[in-house]
Amino acid sequence: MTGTMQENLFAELRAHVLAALAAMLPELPAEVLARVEVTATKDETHGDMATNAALVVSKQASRKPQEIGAALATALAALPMVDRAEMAGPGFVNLHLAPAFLRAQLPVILARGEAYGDGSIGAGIPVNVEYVSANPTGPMHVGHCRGAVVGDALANLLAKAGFAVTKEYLINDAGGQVTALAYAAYWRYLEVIGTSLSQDDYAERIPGGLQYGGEYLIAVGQRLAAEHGATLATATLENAEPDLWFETVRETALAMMMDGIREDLELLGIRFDRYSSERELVRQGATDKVIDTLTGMGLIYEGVLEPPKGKLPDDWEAREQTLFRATSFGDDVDRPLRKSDGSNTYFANDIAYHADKMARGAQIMIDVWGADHGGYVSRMKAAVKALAGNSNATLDIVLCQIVKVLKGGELVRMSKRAGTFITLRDLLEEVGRDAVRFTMLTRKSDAQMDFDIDQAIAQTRENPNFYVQYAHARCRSVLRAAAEKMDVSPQALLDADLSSLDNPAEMTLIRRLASWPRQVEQAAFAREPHRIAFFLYDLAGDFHMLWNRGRDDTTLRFLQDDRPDETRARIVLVAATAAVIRSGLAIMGVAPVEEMR
RNA sequence: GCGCCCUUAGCUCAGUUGGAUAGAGCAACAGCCUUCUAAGCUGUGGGUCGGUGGUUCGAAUCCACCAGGGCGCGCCA
Repeated sequence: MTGTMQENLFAELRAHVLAALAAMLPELPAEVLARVEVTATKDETHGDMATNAALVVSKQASRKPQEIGAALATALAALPMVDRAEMAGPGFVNLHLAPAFLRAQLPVILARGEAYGDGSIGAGIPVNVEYVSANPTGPMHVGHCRGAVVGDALANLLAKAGFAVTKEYLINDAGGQVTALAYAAYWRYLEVIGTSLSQDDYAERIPGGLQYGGEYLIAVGQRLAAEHGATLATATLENAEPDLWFETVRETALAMMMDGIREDLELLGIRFDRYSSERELVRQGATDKVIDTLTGMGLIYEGVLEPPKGKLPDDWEAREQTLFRATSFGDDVDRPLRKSDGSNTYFANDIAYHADKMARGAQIMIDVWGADHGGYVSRMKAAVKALAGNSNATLDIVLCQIVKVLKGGELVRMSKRAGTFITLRDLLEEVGRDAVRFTMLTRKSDAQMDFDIDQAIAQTRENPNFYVQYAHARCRSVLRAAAEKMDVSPQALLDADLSSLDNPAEMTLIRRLASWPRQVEQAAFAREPHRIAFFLYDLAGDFHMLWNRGRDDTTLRFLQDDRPDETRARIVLVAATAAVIRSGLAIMGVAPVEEMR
């Protein structure tokens, strides 16, 4: 042990770089120093880490970067953990670290376990991550699934980076879609109790037609019949008093749809800290209140929008509307808040909802949306900007692109009308929760994804989920075998002599492990949970590489009966690898496996 | 027509927010192998980062324009 418990070696070296810089060039402005980075090198011949410090400050210091770099290299070479430092290229300083310094990170990892990599950049700032928020009008499908997994992993990632995270779901239970749901459920009810109407007749008599024809509403009809008999029925729809049945049907349908969604989320391993109801917000007058607030700020007016350019919608006509001055905050056009019947647009309610999140203390709001909502990004950001004032509250929006499902090399067509869309439950049954979650995180969220079912369950290196789990299982296997002969608890391993860990493949693995805290920071900063999946894939690759070396060269195997000290050192390395893999999988919401079967 | 996202090896994709000679898997090619946990291993070849300009010490990354793909475009959420 070196005595340091510094987890993030990059941060540690960066502090040294800044100190050395300050000694040479005092009075550099903070915003210049902020750009100084210490990063891992791409090429191992460049050492372990590199800093761009000389390049970044050269202009301000009005000295040549290579001159500063050379001086910096000399200063850094004097540090105990630096074996060698040299100026390279246009002014980089490459740092070759003492192997003992890198190895010393292993007991830190053992001591921290899965908590290794927990960061402080979040500084306890309250972050609200809103995701899924699927309309409660039917079961979740694969499109929702990606947003669900990305949002959940992002929330976990931010929590690991030290933010105070709230996971939240907005139930869109206020709009016309829920009315349509009620009418659709009522039709199923009429079917159950018996009706002379045909489905087409029914569809003609209700506003908007029959929008949800899915069989999943039959259960709603059955429950209504069981609980209310025929008392909700009306002889003819013309003289029906919707008051008689509408509220009851809507409540029952909504509750059952939300129950189904909660079950689906549970199967995916997702639990929200809070469910908010749009209807409840409206009932409390939150929307009216926020519109009042904006009116007070002079940001609301009655006006007529320019018609959209290009081909007009066929029913377009100039009309005066209640508009929010979104253009004052970077949007392209001002946006309507009221429908012509006087009710609120979804946007108006969403402004109220975001105001509510801010009122509850959210400093950073993150919404995870489907790409089809991309057109709403700038208006929502504009609204938050208007309301945030000097509270510094911000809104980030993560868009998830379309997921196409492939099976047997064929695109699985998804169409609600044809009834062939894949539900989340179908996918979970076919692939399994962990493989679904892992696979959903193997692409940047704003890139389209082909979800290949065959690959997601394949037992080959092409399947990142398998490859990473396999690495973890191998670690656990080694530890089980070792446990028969020695104490492999973290406590018992903390004082192991690690000096025998000097093989290049071992050092590569150690470097990767030591970069985990920085990976967490970077991924959290970028709001990109997929980076965790790629990191784990690379880490698994390093480990498998080491394992495979042991095939040809038996002296590289982890367990060496005649060399207990080396064995202990390698057990430390294996245990640390397992801990970091678990740490990463925990962010992704994937359960590590102990053995492959 | 306008706005946003995307375009990187034959294929599927990364690329540490502007850093050094752009990486990985699959496929291809060449060897090895029947296992400390099996569902292989090692190595090689492969690139005008869609195109053209610009910004600067430095661009796959930022800006402008162009080409192709996706999404959206006043009372759907």
